[in-house]
Amino acid sequence: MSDLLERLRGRGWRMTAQRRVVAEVLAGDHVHLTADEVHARAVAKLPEISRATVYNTLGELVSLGEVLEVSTDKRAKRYDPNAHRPHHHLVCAQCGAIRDVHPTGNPMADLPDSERFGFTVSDVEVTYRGVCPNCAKA
Amino acid sequence: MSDLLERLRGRGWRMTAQRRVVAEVLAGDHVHLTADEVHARAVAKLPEISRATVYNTLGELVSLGEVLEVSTDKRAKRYDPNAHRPHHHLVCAQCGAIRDVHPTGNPMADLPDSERFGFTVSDVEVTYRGVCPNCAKA
DNA sequence: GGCTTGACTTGGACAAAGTCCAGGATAGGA
DNA sequence: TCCTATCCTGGACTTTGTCCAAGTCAAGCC
Repeated sequence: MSDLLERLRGRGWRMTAQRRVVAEVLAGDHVHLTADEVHARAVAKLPEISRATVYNTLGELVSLGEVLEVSTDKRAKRYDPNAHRPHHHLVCAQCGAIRDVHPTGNPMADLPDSERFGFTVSDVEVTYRGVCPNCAKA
Repeated sequence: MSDLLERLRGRGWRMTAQRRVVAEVLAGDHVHLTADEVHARAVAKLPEISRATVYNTLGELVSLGEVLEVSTDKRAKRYDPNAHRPHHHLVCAQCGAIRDVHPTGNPMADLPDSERFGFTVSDVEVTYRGVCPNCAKA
């Protein structure tokens, strides 16, 4: 965790209380929070932190590659701190719960040149959808 | 195309000018439009059509399985009329252009039971990201 | 063709998620 | 300690989408 702060400092980040709090929130559990949830948790640690700052900080973490933006089909983007180990997502269509998964195989290799239309393909995102055990019970 | 209207009538749809226009817009080019773009094109054919109706109609088409909702990481959902042939998407990270693609392999089979966490998995969505030839030039 | 009726549409208000900005605060170097 | 570029704040604004009461109209029935 403080690795993260170190890395960021190394990249010229000015270390403010607000940024530290946002980083802590993300590193806390290994979860997939929305920006608003991050804000709510950050406020618990630093009451005056503003929404704008949370959005800015998340945006910076994403563009530095420290955090992934996940857009399931829910309304809000979610932020995934597990950026350094490639993985995909399994989403419950009912409650929106998200789990990280590691499928076998390499989807990148499954897209032949003839299907690339001249694009320079750099990334694949695989989202499995289904119903989680909890929702299946109900 | 009029197949679609036929199918919908068969399912008890009341055939209104508005619904016809929305269906025509989607069937026009084979594109991936946002709700607002659909609305804009619909207005060109039927000036009084309201946003609410476009949203309603798109929602109905989706739940009837005639149209797919695609959430790339862009802000707005897009609507894909190509619902009857399974396919995935290739998205330009710069301009947002979307192409339908047909990878080889079966990503569904690549998720072992041990990685399903008790979920009943019913669907996979694969999104390739990259840069399209147009944006690569610029 | 003319009624009837329940489904459809409308426009505007509302909500959620996110962006932008001017002005004030502060981290970190000199 | 002081300076200054960077960062934060709060609020206004935008975009995307939903909801609702009231009016309209497609389709079946005569």
